[in-house]
Amino acid sequence: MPNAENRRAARPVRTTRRRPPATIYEVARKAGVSIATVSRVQRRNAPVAEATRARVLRAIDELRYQPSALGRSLAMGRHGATGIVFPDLSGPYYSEVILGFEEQTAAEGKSVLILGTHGRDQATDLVRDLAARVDGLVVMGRTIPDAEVAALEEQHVHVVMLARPPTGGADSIRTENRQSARDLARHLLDHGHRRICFIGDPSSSPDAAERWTGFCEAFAEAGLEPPAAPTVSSFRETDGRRAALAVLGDGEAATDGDTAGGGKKLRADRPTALFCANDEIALGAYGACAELGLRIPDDIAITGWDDIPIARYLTPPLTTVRQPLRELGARAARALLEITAGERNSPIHQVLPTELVVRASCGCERDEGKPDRGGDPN
Amino acid sequence: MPNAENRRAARPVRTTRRRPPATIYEVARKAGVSIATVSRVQRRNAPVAEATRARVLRAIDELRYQPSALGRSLAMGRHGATGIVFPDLSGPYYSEVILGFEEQTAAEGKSVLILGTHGRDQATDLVRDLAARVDGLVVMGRTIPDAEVAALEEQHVHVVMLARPPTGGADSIRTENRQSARDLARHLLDHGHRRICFIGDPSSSPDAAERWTGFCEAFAEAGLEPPAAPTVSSFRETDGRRAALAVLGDGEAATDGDTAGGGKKLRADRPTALFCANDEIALGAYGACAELGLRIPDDIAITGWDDIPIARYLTPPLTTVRQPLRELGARAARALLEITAGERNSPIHQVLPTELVVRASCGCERDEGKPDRGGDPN
DNA sequence: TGCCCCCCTGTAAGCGCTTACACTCGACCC
DNA sequence: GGGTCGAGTGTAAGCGCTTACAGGGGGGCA
Repeated sequence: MPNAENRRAARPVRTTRRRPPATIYEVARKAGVSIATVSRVQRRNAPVAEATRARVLRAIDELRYQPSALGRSLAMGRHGATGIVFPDLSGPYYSEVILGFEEQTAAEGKSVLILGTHGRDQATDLVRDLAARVDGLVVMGRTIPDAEVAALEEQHVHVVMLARPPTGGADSIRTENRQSARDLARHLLDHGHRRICFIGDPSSSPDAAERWTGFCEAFAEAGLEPPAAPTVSSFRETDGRRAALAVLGDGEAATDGDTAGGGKKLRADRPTALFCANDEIALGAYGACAELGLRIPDDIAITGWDDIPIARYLTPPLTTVRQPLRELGARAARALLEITAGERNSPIHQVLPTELVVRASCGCERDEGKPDRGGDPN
Repeated sequence: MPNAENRRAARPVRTTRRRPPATIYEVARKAGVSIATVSRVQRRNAPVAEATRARVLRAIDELRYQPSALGRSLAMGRHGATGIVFPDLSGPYYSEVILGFEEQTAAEGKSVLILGTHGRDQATDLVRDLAARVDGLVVMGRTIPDAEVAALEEQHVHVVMLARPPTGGADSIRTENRQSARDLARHLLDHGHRRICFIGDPSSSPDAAERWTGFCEAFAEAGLEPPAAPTVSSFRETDGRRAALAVLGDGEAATDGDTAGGGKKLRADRPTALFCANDEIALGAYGACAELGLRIPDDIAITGWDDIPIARYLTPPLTTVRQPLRELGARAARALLEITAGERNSPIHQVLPTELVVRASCGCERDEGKPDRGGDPN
């Protein structure tokens, strides 16, 4: 089948009910022009006589021709797509970030590929595969190791690090953690708390580590002894509850099945405040307190991090730190678009400010009558 | 540049710091074999001598060769990717569904493209573009019209409708609405409520329409007069609050700025229960009640729909209907994988069951001491 | 010893598109 | 009137890969 005229006829016979989508060849033949002209009409990057253009457009319309993104990308050497890699999608954190990312990217006419690693061990393979399909990639927190990121860059893929410290020549977009953590811890200290327990895992993510650092700094600044070591917990609610029970109760009854309302024993040296590394942990802590019969904030103060939508509907509303999630995603998108478009060569590193959101769970007086309705995070 | 040997040298000079990624040609040369053999080693679809294989693998490794998804897809005629189109990403609903979808699809080694229409008017263009990059597409509720879906199918793209009635030959995956709405409405009637107001917009989505239908049926079954027309509201919290204020208050003071606790006048003929089309609306209604000084459920009962995570942390916990969101996405993914793999030709239509989640906002007695911790939806 | 066959490998066409380059053809200028 | 120029169009190479087809060669069997 050497003849170009036969190209289409040479395709294997399809058993599908629909005929295959039209190609540029069919459009060209129908319009009586060469495929180059069809391409020019579509791409508008070279002059085409008005009459010719009209004929081509009509052919395109009649054949419902839609150019193959594959052929186009291959010829142009660009994918016209970017990807975002996140650890998980549950909880409002990632979906907000991705939303911001998607909005910006789609507005530029580029497609968005997503990939959740879900702690899978073949995560790097998946990411590598994804990298082969995009011009650039956003990599979030706990997904793949820095070494892998370096490998990606070597693969000629532009990378933006999100909620993660810079590596190599990659851009990075993060939110401020340390200062806010210090402020929040000081706020608790100002309330008179001294035994404050940090619940979270500083080794689990850069963000958590920085929060822990800021937390410690507040103690140093106040001329106090360093705080107790963190009570380790993942970012999940159930784990937060377990951790809170461990640090508050005397541990013998960590199992479920008991009714709430005080039946359990409390540790004598228990903390008077819990500094939770994120809101979900705080949520778990709320549950633990209910179980142990502790009132918030009278018996124990609790703070979170992220200001997830639930936070202001809790009883009492949760004092926390708001991150500009959507903005985070949008910035990452813009950074990626810039470098893939070649508008910038040197990496940029942005740290977005966060905002302390003081509600009632820290002990501040609040109008108890209604939930805090202030400031829709969007 | 006619010589195949020169292929690579003929590329335009790059100003970038990194050399372009290796191609199959370089691997072949380095290993001293033809590109076909390299391909065979990678694809494992034809016998290759062990010695040869080893040499090729070493070359691949040394060059850090990663096959171009573009070239491969073009040659194979498949994208190896699927897409999902959703209206928006805010709120837990869509992110959960997408999570389920992504998990299933990635597990099959396919990539996931996402596209939010955000009510943009060029949505159909974006979807058309997306369709040119995938083998199949999931289309959710309020995104593009049925006519456009038909056009997509003609474009040779497989389509699965999600939370949306079937069209043409497309698969469809939905959740049950009518029966559950009937059950929930009857539950409110059983509590003795007669003036129950439906808040939502039956014309805004198929789901909402079916909930309204079921709602009405409960009245008919109970031998009662049909309920009042719906109080129209979008699925957003702020709109739900506005709607609730309109139907409960006397309307003169719908503006903000007043303190809570009863300063406002109530309608004399106000409903005694609000049947909200989703949880976010219910959330708005909670706010409205706080503002009007109405106690839930004593002064007014409220129900939602979706069982978003917040629901069980509200005070009082919200009675609602749980949808298997993640499962919804996963099923859509499986359906799509089946048809794109050619394993199935005729469309399937699934309706997933929902579950009534009775908490306290409807008036049922609940343990007030702690939030309902039952049943993590995941 | 001769033949067949199967294992392995190379050759080259083809996927659908973009675009450099060549070419044609009037218009226009000196 | 010959030359120049630019607008408009076609030709064909090339993007990176898969795979049908065509050998080549060694082992097994008659």
